[in-house]
Amino acid sequence: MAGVSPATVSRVLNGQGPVREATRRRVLEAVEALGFTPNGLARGLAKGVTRTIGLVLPDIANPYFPALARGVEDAARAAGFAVILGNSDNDPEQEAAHIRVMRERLVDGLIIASSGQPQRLPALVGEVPTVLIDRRVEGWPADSVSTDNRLGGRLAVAHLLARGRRRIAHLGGPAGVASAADRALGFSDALREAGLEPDPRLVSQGPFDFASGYERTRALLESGVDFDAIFAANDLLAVGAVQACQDAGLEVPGRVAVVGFDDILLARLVRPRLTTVLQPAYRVGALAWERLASRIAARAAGGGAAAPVDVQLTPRLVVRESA
Amino acid sequence: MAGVSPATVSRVLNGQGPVREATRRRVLEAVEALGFTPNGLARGLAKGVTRTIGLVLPDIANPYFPALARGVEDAARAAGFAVILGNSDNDPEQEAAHIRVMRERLVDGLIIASSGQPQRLPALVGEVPTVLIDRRVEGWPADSVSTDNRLGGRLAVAHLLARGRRRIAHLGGPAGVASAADRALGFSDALREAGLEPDPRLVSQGPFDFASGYERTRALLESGVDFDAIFAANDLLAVGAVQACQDAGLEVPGRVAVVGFDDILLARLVRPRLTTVLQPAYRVGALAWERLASRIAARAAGGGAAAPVDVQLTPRLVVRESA
DNA sequence: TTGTACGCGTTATCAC
DNA sequence: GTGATAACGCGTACAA
Repeated sequence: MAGVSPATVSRVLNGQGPVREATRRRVLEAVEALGFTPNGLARGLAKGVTRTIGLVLPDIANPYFPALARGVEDAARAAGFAVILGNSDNDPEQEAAHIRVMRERLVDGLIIASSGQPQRLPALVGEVPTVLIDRRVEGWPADSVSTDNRLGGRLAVAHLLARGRRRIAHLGGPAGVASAADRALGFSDALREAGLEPDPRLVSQGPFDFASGYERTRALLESGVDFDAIFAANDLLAVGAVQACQDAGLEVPGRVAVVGFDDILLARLVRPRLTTVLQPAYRVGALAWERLASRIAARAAGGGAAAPVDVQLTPRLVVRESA
Repeated sequence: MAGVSPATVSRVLNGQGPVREATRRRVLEAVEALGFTPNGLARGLAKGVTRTIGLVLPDIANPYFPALARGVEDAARAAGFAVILGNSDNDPEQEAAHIRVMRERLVDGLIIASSGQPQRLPALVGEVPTVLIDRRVEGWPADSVSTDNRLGGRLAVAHLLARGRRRIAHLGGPAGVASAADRALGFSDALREAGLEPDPRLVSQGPFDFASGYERTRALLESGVDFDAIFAANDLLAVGAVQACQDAGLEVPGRVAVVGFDDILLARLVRPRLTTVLQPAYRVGALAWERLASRIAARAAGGGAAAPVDVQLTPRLVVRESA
């Protein structure tokens, strides 16, 4: 329609190479008139770049992740990248399946909030630039961004100890999840620093949800083992714990104090308001994109593999009413 | 490596055409040994199909949408489709930008929880099979799945009326959002059925978030206009309203009763527990995929445009403590 | 049953 | 400043 070759159209649309202003305008008019849109697949095939990344999360329905997802989506979009979303349910098989699917679509990069066996990840990911969230894999040069979960656990338990609590229970996350394990370590750290020994009967592992928090607290109550505080590995568990205590007639925080982790919206809205450890989810997402973007850029520039960067955010204790 | 032509590899991988069992095995072994993965872009270019869909939502961080997103992701993945996610913030420009980006990537279909001017959508979407969530566009043969928002609003207000409330306020959603408008209609319906006239001073519009609910309720309180109940267009608004009432020393539900909309997790966890209208978010997502899948299949089969299907889910009132 | 050759819609490298 | 033309990696008639 503009009376030019495909090559010229390409040059106009990409702003590459010299094009006479007059032809340039003719082409743009034709593009407009035809509503022409370049075929991204063909472009990707020719350039080896898709401007698309993959984001795999345990579960977007878990209140911690939507903010994180927005963080990466906002930042990625600003840079002209689209994001493919996958939920793994903390299942290594699903995680692997998502990664495969994304690689087939030739994503330029991957952001993974991993769960299971990290040893499998390097092979799955291959040469694709990758940023890990809440997990590092020793000996694998991938970037990571995470909050210092161990410190967060220490903060939470130290607060409880400072309030005079001595028999502190821990509602842990799922077995094999790194962030959960680190929070449990922080729990033990704080106790030992105070000269106390963790009581294994007061520690449990399980899914990161409300029902699990409720059930495990009830079980604790029924076990008869004495405790005067609970550190839950996330806010959902904490809210479940509060509920279970209240239903059993135990006042919170009077009889048992509760501290959560994450500081999701919910923490501010329940009564008593939840004391918790703030993790800046949106920022984690945005920073993960930032790391990934620089990896992608380096790769495009043919740069060799730079040393991995571990961004570690500092958690902050938010004292409200539950402890 | 298997000593065969590319064509044969293709036949093996796609299960098309005849292949001798022996060659078939040789090929599969080579594929395994090399870790070969077909290039999805090239495949898409050749077949005109990407097995990828786009999902555009107002805001994944709004608690109603994560469950919906999981509904579509789970269902789509089961069918071998990946999903690209986009947040529009109820901004027509962002929405349009997402749709363009997705079309460039040749998505096979689109699921859109739209906000603004629906008139623009047909042009933006073009020939791409599309399912609308919570909105129909007259004269545009696109499928839609939604809950009956008007009925939901009626249910909520009828409950308030049955409890003896007469001066009912309405915290509406953003102007121009169809679901919000329908809930407001339901509000008026119920009032008129009871022989009451809505008081414009008790009705407002605004964003679907906690802060807005809190602020607008406070403004209501300060205006001095009397009211004994609030119907909020979503749960976040409702929780904000409850908070504002409590902070002003008004007991909920004694002095003012509050009903929300959506039944997000939060509704069950605040005190008093929120009475609300349940909208099955996960199912909406799954059904939206189902509609889209059949459109995509019909298109692949070369079928003409069938009449649009509007799936309408029935909302249900969940009575808890706030009303 | 298998291989050859073309087309899918771009970009990049050359000529001109 | 512009146009041929060869990749990019697949699917698929068609020939063998």
